[in-house]
Amino acid sequence: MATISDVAEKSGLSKATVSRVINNHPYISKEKRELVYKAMEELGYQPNPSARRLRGQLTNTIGVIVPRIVNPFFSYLVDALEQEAYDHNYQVLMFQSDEKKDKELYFLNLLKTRQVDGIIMTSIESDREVIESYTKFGPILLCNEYISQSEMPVVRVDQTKAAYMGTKHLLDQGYRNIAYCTGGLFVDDGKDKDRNVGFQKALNEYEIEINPGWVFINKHTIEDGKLVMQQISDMDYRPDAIFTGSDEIAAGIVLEAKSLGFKIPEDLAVIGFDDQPIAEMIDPALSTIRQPVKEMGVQSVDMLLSLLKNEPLAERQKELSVELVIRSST
Amino acid sequence: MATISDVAEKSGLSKATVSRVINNHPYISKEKRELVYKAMEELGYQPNPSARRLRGQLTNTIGVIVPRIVNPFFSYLVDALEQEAYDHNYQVLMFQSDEKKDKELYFLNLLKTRQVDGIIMTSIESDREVIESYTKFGPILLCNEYISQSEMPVVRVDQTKAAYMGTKHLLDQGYRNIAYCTGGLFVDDGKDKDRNVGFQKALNEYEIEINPGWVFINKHTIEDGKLVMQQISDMDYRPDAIFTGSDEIAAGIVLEAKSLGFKIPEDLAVIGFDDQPIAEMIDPALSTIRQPVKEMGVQSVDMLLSLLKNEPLAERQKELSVELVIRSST
DNA sequence: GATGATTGTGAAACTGATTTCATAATTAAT
DNA sequence: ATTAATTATGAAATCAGTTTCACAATCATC
Repeated sequence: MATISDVAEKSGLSKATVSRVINNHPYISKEKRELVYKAMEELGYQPNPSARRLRGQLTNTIGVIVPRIVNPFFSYLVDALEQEAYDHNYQVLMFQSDEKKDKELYFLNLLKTRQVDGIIMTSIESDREVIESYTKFGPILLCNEYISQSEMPVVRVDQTKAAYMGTKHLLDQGYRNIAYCTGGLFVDDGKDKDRNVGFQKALNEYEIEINPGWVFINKHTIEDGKLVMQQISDMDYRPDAIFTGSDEIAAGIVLEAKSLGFKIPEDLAVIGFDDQPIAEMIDPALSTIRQPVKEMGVQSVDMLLSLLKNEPLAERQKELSVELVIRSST
Repeated sequence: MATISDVAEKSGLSKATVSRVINNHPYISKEKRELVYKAMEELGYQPNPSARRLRGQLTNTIGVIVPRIVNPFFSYLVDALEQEAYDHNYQVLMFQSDEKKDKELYFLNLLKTRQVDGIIMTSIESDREVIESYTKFGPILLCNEYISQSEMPVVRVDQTKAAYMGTKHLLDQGYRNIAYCTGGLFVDDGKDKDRNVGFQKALNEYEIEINPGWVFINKHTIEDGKLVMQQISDMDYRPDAIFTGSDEIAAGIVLEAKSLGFKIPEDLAVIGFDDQPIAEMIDPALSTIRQPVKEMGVQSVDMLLSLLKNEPLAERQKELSVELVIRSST
């Protein structure tokens, strides 16, 4: 590969001048500029990012942490992030935390050594203080997941409202015995906590108490959903509707319900979350709460890039709105 | 961040010695070694990858090109690749080619500037010569997709056999009017070509001719599958079975067939490819050809790492075997 | 005891860029 | 016409590592 010295030699100029041309510095005569461009062209020159990085420049690489890429919600999110990054000439270093603290920390460390310019976290495992302590090495943006009370920049949806909308919809449809199934722990911080609030708020309006036996926590996969349905099936007193934390769980519930002989939504109404492709694929199609995944990705990258350029932000905590999608499962 | 000079100073030794300790060079006394470790520990020192990279060392980063991460086959593949990479202390720079040549080339260029040590390509857009020309900058491994007649290292499945198995299964079940639906072009190179061969081979054994009107090319998504089914529905003379290039297309066909009032497999038998989660989710569940995705990811990373270390390879072209999974759609 | 090989260490060069500092050549202002 | 400001360029320092080269010190061999 040609180096900046080669370009300097070929153009009969110094490395300094070449560097200035590359970086669009002022005070360079038009002729020399042309000379440099010509030499770069002929040599097929490309600046070495490692050398730039070393000199303290940015690397055009952002890190993205996801819990697991096989989860469609996250693969769609990463898709949006990668595309928006590419459009701004950035590359994406993708990393799966697998919901483990040590993996997450390993990746955050890349910020220290300037392997990435900034990081977008779509999930959070470590404690708030730990994550905030890394912000001194570079910008960290929370996307989708977030930490209550934190000042960190974040792009998220209004989960309280989302959960409220979903639950309200079930209540409006006449369901009164509503179960609740969440990905986190019921007392969790951030996203899940906000959802809980929305869920409870809707119930309060109808003066309904939560039935603790109908609360399922830490559920994520289709398989989890099937297990939930089995538990419900075994109950003496069953709910007539269930609010779930993702379309995958909802799908698992629907699938298992069918094979157990329950009718959806007559015996059990099910509402999903996310609006993934799967929601339309199963029968009956899932009512769900659509998350603006594409927009979340775009906004996240844009905000991170602004942070990198030290541009003033209109708002450090951006909230996107969700949409209730009514299909046949409720 | 502490630098190697800080460690040198703290330990009272030279940078050279510290570097030797870090890189496990021979001929260093035990005492000095201890001194260095102690200093590194106290300073929380971590070597700067950019500086190492610049000096011509490896970066512990591999690039992965996928056409589109939202395609479950590829998100499962990336999942496997990322995990195996992590286990060997490597990071993954993920990139979507979006099936576009220019994007692919953009990414291959990272090899030139040593941004990545090597690249795993799970899809191929450019011509063979172009891709091979990049191998002089670092190892490129083909995974899943491959180029006929090329010497490039590859991890793949025997697509000819896979397609043969699938088609044979349809024939054995008594179907004789078999349509064919592929992701590539029917005359394509590599993977798709091999599948065509297997498909034709099975037909030949039963002395059946291909019906050109029943060949669908360049189909990828669920949506594509639905469109294919609509076309079939409009035909005067319809096939009684269809071999597809992916479970997604197969799912689209099944979904649309149901809403058009066709019975699967009575009116039309459908066999998928990949064995993605979706195959078990739809009703009727898809018969399909299972690809060993996890193993492909593991083997690919292992082989690339061997190439990076210049280790001799048992085989540069590794072939994994597939498995016929019979469910209800055939 | 001289010679050669092995072991152990540091100074300095090197990787490929950017930036500081110095300086020359114009242009503008007094 | 002299001084000051602006424009334009290059030499050398710098970033944080690794590697080469030189040189001791220790050990083994004849």
